[in-house]
This record gives sequence, C-alpha cells and structure tokens, in this order.
Amino acid sequence: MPNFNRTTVTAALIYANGPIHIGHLAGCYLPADIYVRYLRMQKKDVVFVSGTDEHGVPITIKAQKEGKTPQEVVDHYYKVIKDSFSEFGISFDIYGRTSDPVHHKLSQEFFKKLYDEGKFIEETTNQFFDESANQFLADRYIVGECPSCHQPGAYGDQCEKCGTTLSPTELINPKSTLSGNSPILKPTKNWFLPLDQWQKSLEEYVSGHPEWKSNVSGQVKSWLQEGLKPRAMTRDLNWGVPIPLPDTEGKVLYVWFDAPIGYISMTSQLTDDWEKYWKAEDSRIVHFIGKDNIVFHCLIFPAMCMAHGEYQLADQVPANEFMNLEGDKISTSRNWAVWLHEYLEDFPGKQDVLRYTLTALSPETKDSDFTWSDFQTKNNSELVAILGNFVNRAFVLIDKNFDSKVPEKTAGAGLEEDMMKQVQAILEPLSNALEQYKFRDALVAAMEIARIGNKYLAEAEPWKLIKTEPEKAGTVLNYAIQLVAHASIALEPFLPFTSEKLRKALGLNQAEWSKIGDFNLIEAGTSLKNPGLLFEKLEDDVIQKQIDKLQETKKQMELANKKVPEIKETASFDDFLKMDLRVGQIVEAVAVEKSKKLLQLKVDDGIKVRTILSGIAEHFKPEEVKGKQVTFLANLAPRKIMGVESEGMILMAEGQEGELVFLNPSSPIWNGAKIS
RNA sequence: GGCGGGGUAGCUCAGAUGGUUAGAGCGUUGGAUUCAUAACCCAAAGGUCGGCAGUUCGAUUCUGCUCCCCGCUACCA
Repeated sequence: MPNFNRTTVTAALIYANGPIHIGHLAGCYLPADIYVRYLRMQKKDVVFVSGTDEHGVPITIKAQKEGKTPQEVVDHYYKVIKDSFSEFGISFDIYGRTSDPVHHKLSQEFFKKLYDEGKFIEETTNQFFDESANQFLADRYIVGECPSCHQPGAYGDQCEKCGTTLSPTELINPKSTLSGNSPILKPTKNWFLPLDQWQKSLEEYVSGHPEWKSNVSGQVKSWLQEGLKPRAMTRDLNWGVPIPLPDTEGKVLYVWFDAPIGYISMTSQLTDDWEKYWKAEDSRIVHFIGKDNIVFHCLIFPAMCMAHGEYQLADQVPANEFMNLEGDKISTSRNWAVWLHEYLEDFPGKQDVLRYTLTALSPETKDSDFTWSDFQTKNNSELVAILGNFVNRAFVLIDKNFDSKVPEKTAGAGLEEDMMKQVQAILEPLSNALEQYKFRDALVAAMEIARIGNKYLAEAEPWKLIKTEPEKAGTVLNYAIQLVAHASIALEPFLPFTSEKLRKALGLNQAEWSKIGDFNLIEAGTSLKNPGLLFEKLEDDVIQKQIDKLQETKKQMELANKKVPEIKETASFDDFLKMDLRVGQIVEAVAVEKSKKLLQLKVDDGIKVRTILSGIAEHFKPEEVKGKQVTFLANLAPRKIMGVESEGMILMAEGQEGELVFLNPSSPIWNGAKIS
C-alpha cells in the first residue's frame, strides 16, 4: 500500500439531457462533497472534479425532438446542472464538460495511443443504415414490432411495453425514426477493446481491493465470472468526439470511452500540474458514482488505463445504490422526482435541510426511500430541536446575561471533565466513518456534539447559577460556546451553509479539523453576533403541498401517457352493415389449457350455443363471467386458436390501466338481439 | 433462468470470525424542567433479526432450500 500524498476525487459525469434531482445528489454528489470538504479541512491536497457528459444518442434524439442542435441542448443543461450544484454547495474545483475542445483533444490522444500500439481490434459488422438520411442508426433510432409482445413501437434496444431487451435486428418490420423508411443492413468498421485480454489483470486489480463495498465488488465479480468480451469503443454517429483516424467520417468515440477520460481532461483545465493527480503513484483516485456506473468505473475504464499504461487505477469506488421517492423509483421521463431547482424555489435558503435529509437517508448499502414526511421529521426533530435549539440556547443565554460577550472560564459546574470526555469519544468514530465513506454514521456522530451540548446545559442549569454563582454560569456558557464552535467544524462537510453562519457568529475564520478538541477555541471576551434561528419548523401544510404536487404530476403523467388512440380511417355504411353485432349469453366458461389469456366461452346466440375464445383470463375468472349477457361479433370468420375453433368475438372496452370492461345491454334482453 | 445486493424494533437504518440482557436516531408512553422554535433532559415499552430445514453444546450470525424487493445478465418465442 503506497503512501498517498494527494487525492483525486471524481463525481460521476452527469448526462446533459435534463435537470438534476435529489437522487443524483444523494447518490453521488453529496457524499463526494462531504468527503472532499473533510479532506480540505485537514489541509490535504485534493482536487474535486466533475462535469457533464454531453455526447451520445439520447442527446441527439432530444435535440431532434425539440428542433435544436445537440450543442444547444447541452449548453442549456450544462448551465442548469452547474447552477444547481453550485447552489447546493457542491464544491467542485472544476465543473467541466465533454464537448470542450480540450476534452476532445485528450480523448483523441488517448484513443490514438491505444490504436498506434495495437490495443484495439478492428471488426466489421452489419448495422442498420438509413439511406435517405445517409447515416447509420443507433439502436434507439430504430422502431418496429416487438418480437416478444408484438406491440408496435418497440425500440432497437428495448421494448418499453414488455421490458424485453432487444437488438435492432430482432425487430419485426424495423423503421428508421429519422425518415420512417425501412433501413438496410450495411457493413461498418468499428474498434473494439478486447476486455477479455485484460480479464486477468482486472481480476488481480479487483481482488487487490477487498475493502470495496459489497455491492461494488459483488457486481464486478459477477461480470468477471461471466467472462469479459470485446466491447466497441467507437460508434457510427456524428455527435461526439471524432475518431482521430483517416476515413472515419461519421464515426465517433463511444461515450463510455470518452466520458471517464473527461475526469482527466477536466483536471487538466484546472491546473497545469494535472498529470500528477492521475499518473503519480502517490495519488489516490476515488470515483463517487451511482450503482449504474459500477462496471464502467471498475472494469472498462481500468482496462482502458491499463492499455494506455500511464494512468493510475482508482483506489476506491464508493458507489451508492438508488434513492426512491415516496416508494416509487425516481424517473426523469415520468417526472417522478424532486428537482433541485424547484426545491430551491419552494424552500429558499434551506439547502442544508435537504443536504441533511439526503445524507441521513443516503442509499449507502441498499436502495432507500425519500419521503416528504421524513424530510419534515428530520428538519423538525433533529435540525430544529437538537442543533438549532442548542445553538440558540447558548447564544440567548450569553446575550441576556453577559452582554453578548463570551464569559471567562473559572470554576465550572463540575460536569466539564465528563462533557469533554464525551466529545473526545466521538472524534475517532467520526473520522473513521468519514474515511470509510459511511456518511450516515458520520452525520449522526457530528450531531452528537449538539446532543452533548443540550445535555450539558440541562444538567449545569446556568439559568439558575446566574442568580447565585454568576461566574460558574459564565464558565458553563463559555464551554457551551466552545461546543457550538465544535459543531460548526464537525458539521461543515454536511451543512456548509449553517457552518458558515456559525463561524461568522463566533468570529472564526475557517473550519479546521485539527481544532476539534480545543476547548479554548473561542477566547473569553469575544463579541458574539447571534445568528438567529438556524432552522425553522416545517408545518404540515407546507409538506402536504409537496406531496400534493407529486400526486398531481403523477396524475398528469398518467393522462399524458394514456393518449386516446386516433380514429381509424373512415368506414362506409356498407362496411358497417357487414358487421353483425348481437347480444348473447355466456352459458359456460372454462380456462384454456396452456394459455394465460384465453377463456373458452359457450355463448347462447338465440339460435344455438357457439364457442368463442376470448383473451380475458387475466381479468376474469370463468365463474365470474358465467351467465353474463354480452355483445359479440356474430359473423366474424371462424378461426382456430390454441386448437379450438372460435366463432366470433366478445366486445370489450379497455380502460387506462389495461383493465377490461364488458359491453353488455343495460337491461336484460333476449339472446340473439341485433345491435345497430 | 443465472449471478450479485438486500430482507433486523411502528419508521429509517447499524451490527454480529456463532456464545451471557441484538443496537442508534426518529416515533410512542411516563417523568422532570422552563434558558430555548411546547423545544431540551431522564426513563420505559416495543424485535421468535423474511420463512422452513440442517450443522452445532448453542445460530439472528454458518450451510441448503424457499418467499419478497432491487440490480446486472442470458435464453426462448
């Protein structure tokens, strides 16, 4: 284990096709920021790098939908995202972007070196090509009928209706979304990184890090067990980093090739000394990511770096799981999210409240759930009741009794030794938790200072001492203010805005970790500026508003997603007359063997009893439909389904949730009645 | 289907190379108190540690099976 002299901290490059929400913050950026702030407070050499990932297919699709250029789309979101982070105090040293020329250049150099040294394999494969648009089609650009559920409109990589993972060639009757034409298969050359050749080195790398979190090493080992395969590092696309080779018009680097290089290129824009942060053996690299990025950061990027040969591999990859919202998965497309820019509008100045709640509920070991009710509780019973209250008590007591000046320390209440021991006792667990990326635990430990303070005041009772032994009361309040100073330091990584307010009130210039444990940090006689209430209670109606807002978007999304299908082309009166619609009665119903959906019905049509198969088994049990009068199409050509001849079709209406409703007469009528 | 992660108090989560009374915060209940945003402080109640079986003197902790949640991945059509 080398001795590390500096730390390079990266937070995942976020994809620049939408604003950011609490899940992003909780999963990646907040833990990274807490860690970095902790290191800086110890005066460690650290760089904190992140930015937006601005290449790839989804951005081109979004641009096309909005009638903009891809560059316009990413310019917009780069600003939105960067501003949100900045407002929440995520203290990047640099926040870059992969569309930057500096990034293009470094990525190309990286690629070129691997190419020149023969680290890639070239392979020509057949890909769908749109002749009228004159370009190869990414999976998402191809739609067709899903081979699994036969719904039209499935994408080339996945059918959103049934969730099946697809490859474009599996689609039935594929169409290009660019032109609507049928694409042709055309050979194209791409460059693959033979991950299989790096399998052994990667296994050694991973097994050299037994300290990695179980969710990280678990997933990585799962991939290694399956055996790695060559992976294309280039794509046929015209939005991205151009391949630095001749005759590669219309080809770019795969986003997952250039994105991690972004960490490096962004560092190079921060400092001329950037190389040591990535190449020196005494530099420690830490990637903060969400669990969706594990494979790229623990296998693919390391393989790239091994192939390149000059860069250090990550020492730690503290990937978090996902945060849900009110029990449902956060989803940008379904608008099921708490957006940071909206939060700031609704809760101005309350960045630290969200930071606190998200840290306390952080998905460190498993998926977690953010609820507004938790948010309210954390605010009211921890920030207000424990921290805010303690700080307020200390300041108010000194304001009232000592003219806002820190009193002298003389004889105390006899509790001071014990109180300081309690503070000492939390320091090691606090540092350990921070160093081991256990920020939830660390936050609890840091808050303990305020709890100790509340208890100390309750037991020392300075408001009583002031009447009888004022110098003792003064001593107690001196200690109390030292505790406030401790809190301002210990909480800085988590609550930077609050911490700064406290430092201003105490006249402290900076938060230095080494000052914790120093109970003479604030000198007697110092004039205090009461910061006022640090946090305010959140009443039920404010919280309810947020819950209502979510419910409302949920409803709207449901409505938007359930569009009324368009009316089919005009049918002539004769067409209509052709259909013989009748009322009949189900006299018998049985499930069809080997079928999930079908019920075999015997329907009395007034003349005879006919057999009709109906795809309603998932909605109705046979006994439920027996005896029902229904409407059916009587002259539909008979058809054999699952070996049984079906003579007609039962008419059903389909609801928004896919539920089925019988169309039956509103009052009983004779079987065989004609419908017109 | 395979693999990985997780299923521990009402809620959010810790923890145990197997061993006398399984922890924290919030919530609840009771008490004390009034400097403080009815906050703080003290105390208590509350869990057959997902289910079944096995190994063991002893398992919630190990093994097997099983159910549920999350993720990755395959195959079939």
